[in-house]
Amino acid sequence: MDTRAAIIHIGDTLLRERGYNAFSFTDISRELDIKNASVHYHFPTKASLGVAIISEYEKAFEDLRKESAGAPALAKLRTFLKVYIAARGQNKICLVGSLATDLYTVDEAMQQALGRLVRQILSWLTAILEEGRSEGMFFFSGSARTKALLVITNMMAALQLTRVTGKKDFQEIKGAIIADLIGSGKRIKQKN
Amino acid sequence: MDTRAAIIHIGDTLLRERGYNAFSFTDISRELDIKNASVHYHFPTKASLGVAIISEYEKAFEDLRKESAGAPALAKLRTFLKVYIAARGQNKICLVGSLATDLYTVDEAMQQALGRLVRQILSWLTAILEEGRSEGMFFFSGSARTKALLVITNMMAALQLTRVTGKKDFQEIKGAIIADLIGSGKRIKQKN
DNA sequence: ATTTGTCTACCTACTAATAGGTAGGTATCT
DNA sequence: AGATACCTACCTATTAGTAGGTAGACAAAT
Repeated sequence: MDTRAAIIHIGDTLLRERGYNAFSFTDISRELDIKNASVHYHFPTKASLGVAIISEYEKAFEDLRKESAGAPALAKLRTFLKVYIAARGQNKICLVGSLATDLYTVDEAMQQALGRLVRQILSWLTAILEEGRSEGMFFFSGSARTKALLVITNMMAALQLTRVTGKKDFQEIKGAIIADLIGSGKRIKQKN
Repeated sequence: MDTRAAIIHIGDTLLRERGYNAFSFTDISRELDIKNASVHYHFPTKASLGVAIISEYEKAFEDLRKESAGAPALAKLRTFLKVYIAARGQNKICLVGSLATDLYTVDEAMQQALGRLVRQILSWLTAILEEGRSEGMFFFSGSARTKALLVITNMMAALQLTRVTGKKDFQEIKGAIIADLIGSGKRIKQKN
Protein backbone atom coordinates (compact mmCIF):
# COMPACT_ATOMS: atom_id res chain seq x y z
CA MET A 1 0.00 0.00 0.00
CA ASP A 2 1.39 3.42 -0.85
CA THR A 3 2.04 5.90 1.91
CA ARG A 4 -0.51 8.43 0.79
CA ALA A 5 -3.31 5.89 0.89
CA ALA A 6 -2.06 4.60 4.24
CA ILE A 7 -2.16 8.10 5.70
CA ILE A 8 -5.74 8.55 4.53
CA HIS A 9 -6.68 5.21 6.01
CA ILE A 10 -5.11 5.89 9.40
CA GLY A 11 -6.49 9.42 9.41
CA ASP A 12 -9.96 8.07 8.73
CA THR A 13 -9.64 5.58 11.56
CA LEU A 14 -8.47 8.18 14.06
CA LEU A 15 -11.12 10.64 12.90
CA ARG A 16 -13.94 8.18 13.46
CA GLU A 17 -12.51 6.70 16.65
CA ARG A 18 -11.43 9.85 18.45
CA GLY A 19 -12.61 12.90 16.51
CA TYR A 20 -10.90 15.49 14.34
CA ASN A 21 -9.38 17.53 17.14
CA ALA A 22 -8.03 14.50 18.98
CA PHE A 23 -5.55 13.25 16.43
CA SER A 24 -2.33 14.73 15.12
CA PHE A 25 0.05 14.22 12.22
CA THR A 26 2.44 12.75 14.76
CA ASP A 27 -0.09 10.05 15.64
CA ILE A 28 -0.20 9.09 11.99
CA SER A 29 3.57 9.28 11.49
CA ARG A 30 4.18 7.04 14.50
CA GLU A 31 1.80 4.41 13.14
CA LEU A 32 3.66 4.40 9.82
CA ASP A 33 7.09 4.67 11.44
CA ILE A 34 7.98 7.82 9.55
CA LYS A 35 8.44 11.42 10.70
CA ASN A 36 5.68 13.97 11.04
CA ALA A 37 7.32 16.13 8.35
CA SER A 38 6.87 13.24 5.92
CA VAL A 39 3.16 13.26 6.51
CA HIS A 40 3.19 16.97 5.70
CA TYR A 41 4.93 16.08 2.46
CA HIS A 42 1.83 14.16 1.36
CA PHE A 43 -0.70 16.53 2.93
CA PRO A 44 0.59 20.06 3.53
CA THR A 45 -2.16 20.84 6.04
CA LYS A 46 -4.49 18.90 8.27
CA ALA A 47 -7.41 20.33 6.34
CA SER A 48 -5.99 18.94 3.09
CA LEU A 49 -5.92 15.50 4.69
CA GLY A 50 -9.44 16.02 5.93
CA VAL A 51 -10.68 16.88 2.46
CA ALA A 52 -8.90 13.82 1.04
CA ILE A 53 -10.58 11.56 3.60
CA ILE A 54 -14.00 12.97 2.79
CA SER A 55 -13.34 12.61 -0.95
CA GLU A 56 -12.49 8.97 -0.39
CA TYR A 57 -15.99 8.49 0.99
CA GLU A 58 -17.53 10.23 -1.98
CA LYS A 59 -15.76 7.71 -4.20
CA ALA A 60 -16.71 4.76 -2.02
CA PHE A 61 -20.40 5.68 -1.93
CA GLU A 62 -20.41 6.34 -5.66
CA ASP A 63 -18.96 2.85 -6.18
CA LEU A 64 -21.56 1.24 -3.93
CA ARG A 65 -24.32 3.00 -5.76
CA LYS A 66 -23.07 1.81 -9.12
CA GLU A 67 -22.39 -1.75 -7.97
CA SER A 68 -25.87 -2.19 -6.58
CA ALA A 69 -27.58 -0.42 -9.46
CA GLY A 70 -29.39 -3.48 -10.78
CA ALA A 71 -30.41 -4.96 -7.44
CA PRO A 72 -33.87 -4.75 -5.83
CA ALA A 73 -34.51 -1.91 -3.43
CA LEU A 74 -34.23 -4.08 -0.33
CA ALA A 75 -30.81 -5.32 -1.41
CA LYS A 76 -29.74 -1.74 -2.06
CA LEU A 77 -30.93 -0.77 1.39
CA ARG A 78 -28.93 -3.58 2.92
CA THR A 79 -25.86 -2.46 1.00
CA PHE A 80 -26.40 1.00 2.37
CA LEU A 81 -26.84 -0.20 5.95
CA LYS A 82 -23.74 -2.39 5.72
CA VAL A 83 -21.62 0.74 5.77
CA TYR A 84 -22.89 1.49 9.27
CA ILE A 85 -22.84 -2.13 10.38
CA ALA A 86 -19.17 -2.33 9.44
CA ALA A 87 -18.46 0.84 11.41
CA ARG A 88 -20.27 -0.53 14.45
CA GLY A 89 -18.17 -3.70 14.23
CA GLN A 90 -15.03 -1.59 14.56
CA ASN A 91 -16.48 0.70 17.21
CA LYS A 92 -16.12 3.64 14.87
CA ILE A 93 -18.74 6.27 14.30
CA CYS A 94 -19.77 7.68 10.96
CA LEU A 95 -17.64 10.32 9.27
CA VAL A 96 -20.51 12.75 8.96
CA GLY A 97 -21.35 12.49 12.64
CA SER A 98 -17.77 12.93 13.68
CA LEU A 99 -17.19 15.99 11.53
CA ALA A 100 -20.58 17.56 12.23
CA THR A 101 -19.61 17.70 15.90
CA ASP A 102 -16.42 19.59 15.14
CA LEU A 103 -17.84 21.39 12.11
CA TYR A 104 -17.10 24.93 13.24
CA THR A 105 -13.51 24.13 14.10
CA VAL A 106 -12.56 22.91 10.64
CA ASP A 107 -11.54 24.60 7.43
CA GLU A 108 -14.18 25.83 5.04
CA ALA A 109 -12.93 23.49 2.34
CA MET A 110 -13.70 20.58 4.64
CA GLN A 111 -17.14 21.92 5.44
CA GLN A 112 -17.91 22.16 1.75
CA ALA A 113 -16.60 18.67 1.03
CA LEU A 114 -18.74 17.35 3.86
CA GLY A 115 -21.77 19.12 2.41
CA ARG A 116 -21.21 17.37 -0.91
CA LEU A 117 -20.88 13.99 0.77
CA VAL A 118 -24.06 14.46 2.79
CA ARG A 119 -26.05 15.47 -0.27
CA GLN A 120 -24.72 12.46 -2.13
CA ILE A 121 -25.63 9.99 0.63
CA LEU A 122 -29.02 11.56 1.14
CA SER A 123 -29.87 11.48 -2.54
CA TRP A 124 -28.83 7.84 -2.85
CA LEU A 125 -30.93 6.72 0.10
CA THR A 126 -33.86 8.84 -1.06
CA ALA A 127 -33.73 7.08 -4.43
CA ILE A 128 -33.57 3.65 -2.79
CA LEU A 129 -36.61 4.40 -0.65
CA GLU A 130 -38.60 5.90 -3.49
CA GLU A 131 -37.83 2.91 -5.67
CA GLY A 132 -38.73 0.47 -2.90
CA ARG A 133 -42.03 2.17 -2.34
CA SER A 134 -43.04 2.15 -5.98
CA GLU A 135 -42.04 -1.52 -6.17
CA GLY A 136 -44.40 -2.20 -3.28
CA MET A 137 -41.49 -3.40 -1.18
CA PHE A 138 -41.31 -0.49 1.29
CA PHE A 139 -44.15 1.23 3.07
CA PHE A 140 -43.89 4.69 4.53
CA SER A 141 -45.81 7.94 4.48
CA GLY A 142 -44.46 11.35 3.60
CA SER A 143 -41.68 12.14 1.17
CA ALA A 144 -38.89 9.69 0.48
CA ARG A 145 -36.38 12.38 1.36
CA THR A 146 -37.89 12.89 4.79
CA LYS A 147 -37.86 9.15 5.38
CA ALA A 148 -34.23 9.12 4.26
CA LEU A 149 -33.45 11.82 6.82
CA LEU A 150 -35.05 9.65 9.49
CA VAL A 151 -33.14 6.52 8.51
CA ILE A 152 -29.80 8.32 8.21
CA THR A 153 -30.19 10.03 11.57
CA ASN A 154 -31.10 6.70 13.14
CA MET A 155 -27.95 5.06 11.83
CA MET A 156 -25.65 8.02 12.47
CA ALA A 157 -26.61 8.44 16.07
CA ALA A 158 -26.95 4.70 16.65
CA LEU A 159 -23.20 4.44 16.16
CA GLN A 160 -22.66 7.15 18.74
CA LEU A 161 -25.31 6.23 21.29
CA THR A 162 -24.54 2.52 21.35
CA ARG A 163 -20.95 3.27 22.28
CA VAL A 164 -22.55 4.09 25.61
CA THR A 165 -25.49 1.69 25.77
CA GLY A 166 -23.94 -1.34 24.09
CA LYS A 167 -23.81 -3.02 20.70
CA LYS A 168 -27.05 -4.93 21.22
CA ASP A 169 -28.99 -1.69 20.91
CA PHE A 170 -27.44 -1.12 17.51
CA GLN A 171 -28.94 -4.39 16.28
CA GLU A 172 -32.22 -3.35 17.82
CA ILE A 173 -32.26 -0.08 15.91
CA LYS A 174 -31.17 -1.66 12.65
CA GLY A 175 -33.85 -4.33 12.94
CA ALA A 176 -36.54 -1.80 13.73
CA ILE A 177 -35.67 0.34 10.70
CA ILE A 178 -36.01 -2.58 8.31
CA ALA A 179 -39.14 -3.93 9.98
CA ASP A 180 -40.73 -0.49 9.77
CA LEU A 181 -39.89 -0.09 6.09
CA ILE A 182 -41.02 -3.48 4.86
CA GLY A 183 -44.13 -3.12 6.98
CA SER A 184 -43.75 -6.41 8.80
CA GLY A 185 -46.43 -5.08 11.11
CA LYS A 186 -48.87 -5.32 8.19
CA ARG A 187 -49.79 -1.71 7.98
CA ILE A 188 -52.51 -0.26 5.85
CA LYS A 189 -51.58 2.58 3.57
CA GLN A 190 -53.20 5.78 4.65
CA LYS A 191 -55.37 8.19 2.70
CA ASN A 192 -53.41 11.30 1.50
CA MET B 1 -24.55 34.55 38.39
CA ASP B 2 -21.74 32.95 40.35
CA THR B 3 -18.52 32.11 38.57
CA ARG B 4 -18.77 28.38 38.98
CA ALA B 5 -22.16 28.28 37.30
CA ALA B 6 -20.91 30.63 34.59
CA ILE B 7 -17.97 28.33 33.86
CA ILE B 8 -20.30 25.36 33.54
CA HIS B 9 -22.54 27.34 31.23
CA ILE B 10 -19.75 28.52 28.97
CA GLY B 11 -18.16 25.07 29.02
CA ASP B 12 -21.44 23.53 27.96
CA THR B 13 -21.81 26.01 25.14
CA LEU B 14 -18.30 25.40 23.83
CA LEU B 15 -18.70 21.65 24.22
CA ARG B 16 -21.84 21.57 22.14
CA GLU B 17 -20.71 24.15 19.62
CA ARG B 18 -17.17 22.96 18.97
CA GLY B 19 -16.56 19.65 20.75
CA TYR B 20 -14.67 18.63 23.85
CA ASN B 21 -11.20 18.70 22.33
CA ALA B 22 -11.72 22.07 20.69
CA PHE B 23 -12.10 24.23 23.77
CA SER B 24 -9.68 25.14 26.53
CA PHE B 25 -9.78 26.65 30.00
CA THR B 26 -8.30 29.76 28.45
CA ASP B 27 -11.31 30.07 26.14
CA ILE B 28 -13.54 30.06 29.20
CA SER B 29 -11.35 32.44 31.19
CA ARG B 30 -11.27 34.95 28.35
CA GLU B 31 -15.05 34.94 28.13
CA LEU B 32 -15.32 35.66 31.86
CA ASP B 33 -12.41 38.11 31.83
CA ILE B 34 -10.50 36.17 34.47
CA LYS B 35 -7.27 34.14 34.27
CA ASN B 36 -7.05 30.51 33.27
CA ALA B 37 -5.69 29.63 36.73
CA SER B 38 -8.93 30.94 38.23
CA VAL B 39 -10.91 28.48 36.19
CA HIS B 40 -8.67 25.76 37.59
CA TYR B 41 -9.57 27.02 41.06
CA HIS B 42 -13.20 26.04 40.45
CA PHE B 43 -12.45 22.92 38.43
CA PRO B 44 -9.03 21.41 39.03
CA THR B 45 -9.09 19.40 35.80
CA LYS B 46 -10.90 19.56 32.51
CA ALA B 47 -12.49 16.21 33.31
CA SER B 48 -13.92 17.59 36.54
CA LEU B 49 -15.58 20.35 34.54
CA GLY B 50 -16.82 17.78 32.08
CA VAL B 51 -18.41 15.73 34.85
CA ALA B 52 -20.02 18.87 36.31
CA ILE B 53 -21.51 19.76 32.92
CA ILE B 54 -22.95 16.27 32.52
CA SER B 55 -24.35 16.35 36.08
CA GLU B 56 -26.08 19.61 35.29
CA TYR B 57 -27.97 17.80 32.55
CA GLU B 58 -28.92 14.99 34.90
CA LYS B 59 -30.45 17.59 37.18
CA ALA B 60 -32.18 19.42 34.32
CA PHE B 61 -33.74 16.26 32.90
CA GLU B 62 -34.81 15.16 36.36
CA ASP B 63 -36.53 18.53 36.81
CA LEU B 64 -38.28 18.29 33.46
CA ARG B 65 -39.49 14.82 34.28
CA LYS B 66 -40.90 15.95 37.59
CA GLU B 67 -42.46 19.13 36.22
CA SER B 68 -44.29 17.30 33.48
CA ALA B 69 -45.30 14.38 35.69
CA GLY B 70 -49.01 15.07 35.61
CA ALA B 71 -49.30 16.01 31.94
CA PRO B 72 -50.59 13.79 29.13
CA ALA B 73 -48.05 11.74 27.21
CA LEU B 74 -48.11 14.01 24.16
CA ALA B 75 -47.33 17.04 26.31
CA LYS B 76 -44.50 15.12 27.95
CA LEU B 77 -43.16 14.22 24.54
CA ARG B 78 -43.25 17.84 23.49
CA THR B 79 -41.41 18.82 26.65
CA PHE B 80 -38.80 16.24 25.80
CA LEU B 81 -38.44 17.39 22.20
CA LYS B 82 -38.17 21.02 23.27
CA VAL B 83 -34.71 20.26 24.63
CA TYR B 84 -33.56 19.47 21.12
CA ILE B 85 -35.55 22.26 19.51
CA ALA B 86 -33.83 24.75 21.81
CA ALA B 87 -30.44 23.32 20.89
CA ARG B 88 -31.23 23.57 17.19
CA GLY B 89 -32.21 27.20 17.69
CA GLN B 90 -28.75 27.93 19.03
CA ASN B 91 -26.98 25.79 16.46
CA LYS B 92 -25.68 23.55 19.20
CA ILE B 93 -25.72 19.78 19.11
CA CYS B 94 -26.73 17.50 21.94
CA LEU B 95 -24.34 16.80 24.79
CA VAL B 96 -24.54 13.07 24.32
CA GLY B 97 -23.73 13.29 20.64
CA SER B 98 -20.84 15.62 21.23
CA LEU B 99 -19.26 13.47 23.93
CA ALA B 100 -19.94 10.17 22.19
CA THR B 101 -17.78 11.36 19.31
CA ASP B 102 -14.85 12.07 21.62
CA LEU B 103 -15.71 9.29 24.08
CA TYR B 104 -12.39 7.48 23.99
CA THR B 105 -10.41 10.67 24.52
CA VAL B 106 -12.06 11.59 27.81
CA ASP B 107 -11.60 10.54 31.38
CA GLU B 108 -13.34 7.44 32.67
CA ALA B 109 -15.28 9.49 35.22
CA MET B 110 -16.80 11.42 32.33
CA GLN B 111 -17.63 8.25 30.45
CA GLN B 112 -19.45 6.92 33.49
CA ALA B 113 -21.33 10.17 34.05
CA LEU B 114 -22.38 10.12 30.41
CA GLY B 115 -23.59 6.56 30.80
CA ARG B 116 -25.80 7.59 33.69
CA LEU B 117 -27.23 10.52 31.72
CA VAL B 118 -28.00 8.37 28.71
CA ARG B 119 -29.76 5.73 30.81
CA GLN B 120 -31.79 8.46 32.50
CA ILE B 121 -32.90 10.08 29.24
CA LEU B 122 -33.67 6.75 27.67
CA SER B 123 -35.75 5.59 30.61
CA TRP B 124 -37.73 8.81 30.69
CA LEU B 125 -38.55 8.69 26.99
CA THR B 126 -39.36 4.99 27.21
CA ALA B 127 -41.84 5.74 29.99
CA ILE B 128 -43.43 8.56 27.98
CA LEU B 129 -43.89 6.32 24.96
CA GLU B 130 -45.23 3.40 26.96
CA GLU B 131 -47.68 5.67 28.72
CA GLY B 132 -48.77 7.25 25.45
CA ARG B 133 -49.38 3.90 23.89
CA SER B 134 -51.50 2.58 26.75
CA GLU B 135 -53.46 5.84 26.70
CA GLY B 136 -54.20 5.20 23.02
CA MET B 137 -52.39 8.42 22.12
CA PHE B 138 -49.31 6.90 20.47
CA PHE B 139 -49.11 4.05 18.02
CA PHE B 140 -46.00 2.01 17.41
CA SER B 141 -44.95 -1.60 17.21
CA GLY B 142 -42.16 -3.25 19.16
CA SER B 143 -40.94 -2.31 22.59
CA ALA B 144 -41.20 1.22 23.93
CA ARG B 145 -37.48 1.17 24.64
CA THR B 146 -36.66 0.36 21.02
CA LYS B 147 -38.96 3.15 19.87
CA ALA B 148 -37.22 5.45 22.34
CA LEU B 149 -33.87 4.52 20.82
CA LEU B 150 -35.24 5.42 17.40
CA VAL B 151 -36.61 8.77 18.52
CA ILE B 152 -33.49 9.73 20.43
CA THR B 153 -31.19 8.83 17.57
CA ASN B 154 -33.38 10.83 15.22
CA MET B 155 -33.13 13.92 17.38
CA MET B 156 -29.45 13.53 18.27
CA ALA B 157 -28.29 13.18 14.71
CA ALA B 158 -30.82 15.68 13.41
CA LEU B 159 -28.93 18.35 15.32
CA GLN B 160 -25.70 17.25 13.70
CA LEU B 161 -26.89 16.54 10.18
CA THR B 162 -28.94 19.69 9.79
CA ARG B 163 -25.88 21.79 10.55
CA VAL B 164 -24.93 20.68 7.05
CA THR B 165 -28.29 20.40 5.28
CA GLY B 166 -30.11 23.30 6.91
CA LYS B 167 -32.56 24.02 9.71
CA LYS B 168 -35.60 23.24 7.59
CA ASP B 169 -34.68 19.57 7.65
CA PHE B 170 -34.74 19.62 11.43
CA GLN B 171 -38.38 20.71 11.36
CA GLU B 172 -39.04 18.00 8.82
CA ILE B 173 -37.60 15.32 11.09
CA LYS B 174 -39.34 16.62 14.18
CA GLY B 175 -42.68 16.74 12.38
CA ALA B 176 -42.25 13.23 11.02
CA ILE B 177 -41.49 11.78 14.45
CA ILE B 178 -44.66 13.21 15.96
CA ALA B 179 -46.82 12.32 12.97
CA ASP B 180 -45.50 8.77 13.10
CA LEU B 181 -46.21 8.43 16.80
CA ILE B 182 -49.71 9.85 16.88
CA GLY B 183 -50.50 7.81 13.79
CA SER B 184 -51.78 10.75 11.76
CA GLY B 185 -51.63 8.36 8.82
CA LYS B 186 -54.44 6.35 10.46
CA ARG B 187 -52.59 3.12 10.85
CA ILE B 188 -54.12 -0.11 11.99
CA LYS B 189 -52.50 -1.84 14.88
CA GLN B 190 -50.86 -5.03 13.81
CA LYS B 191 -51.30 -8.55 15.14
CA ASN B 192 -48.51 -9.54 17.58
C1' DA C 1 28.42 3.94 -20.61
C1' DT C 2 28.53 7.55 -17.92
C1' DT C 3 27.43 11.86 -16.44
C1' DT C 4 23.75 15.22 -15.57
C1' DG C 5 19.49 16.87 -13.93
C1' DT C 6 15.07 16.18 -12.01
C1' DC C 7 11.69 13.98 -9.14
C1' DT C 8 10.02 11.38 -5.21
C1' DA C 9 9.87 10.41 -0.61
C1' DC C 10 11.81 10.74 3.00
C1' DC C 11 14.98 13.02 6.75
C1' DT C 12 16.86 16.45 10.74
C1' DA C 13 16.00 20.29 13.14
C1' DC C 14 13.43 23.83 14.14
C1' DT C 15 9.42 27.37 15.17
C1' DA C 16 5.50 29.86 17.46
C1' DA C 17 1.40 28.92 19.68
C1' DT C 18 -1.37 26.60 22.74
C1' DA C 19 -2.59 22.91 25.83
C1' DG C 20 -3.61 21.40 30.74
C1' DG C 21 -1.92 22.21 35.04
C1' DT C 22 0.76 24.00 39.39
C1' DA C 23 3.04 26.89 43.14
C1' DG C 24 2.54 30.38 45.76
C1' DG C 25 0.96 35.16 46.65
C1' DT C 26 -2.92 38.71 47.66
C1' DA C 27 -7.28 41.19 48.56
C1' DT C 28 -11.71 40.78 50.63
C1' DC C 29 -15.24 39.14 53.59
C1' DT C 30 -16.93 36.88 57.75
C1' DA D 1 -7.86 33.82 61.65
C1' DG D 2 -9.55 31.45 58.09
C1' DA D 3 -11.94 30.79 53.95
C1' DT D 4 -12.96 32.39 49.29
C1' DA D 5 -11.81 33.82 44.88
C1' DC D 6 -8.91 35.59 42.47
C1' DC D 7 -3.89 36.78 40.81
C1' DT D 8 1.25 36.37 38.68
C1' DA D 9 4.38 33.49 36.95
C1' DC D 10 5.68 29.47 35.62
C1' DC D 11 6.08 24.33 33.75
C1' DT D 12 6.15 20.51 30.45
C1' DA D 13 4.10 18.45 26.51
C1' DT D 14 2.08 18.79 22.25
C1' DT D 15 0.29 21.06 18.24
C1' DA D 16 0.44 22.32 13.15
C1' DG D 17 3.69 23.66 10.21
C1' DT D 18 8.40 25.04 7.85
C1' DA D 19 13.28 25.22 6.03
C1' DG D 20 16.43 22.92 4.02
C1' DG D 21 19.05 18.66 3.23
C1' DT D 22 19.64 13.73 1.24
C1' DA D 23 19.37 9.04 -0.86
C1' DG D 24 17.76 6.67 -4.58
C1' DA D 25 15.26 6.05 -9.07
C1' DC D 26 15.02 7.23 -13.71
C1' DA D 27 15.70 9.52 -18.14
C1' DA D 28 18.09 12.38 -21.39
C1' DA D 29 22.45 14.25 -23.11
C1' DT D 30 27.32 13.65 -23.68
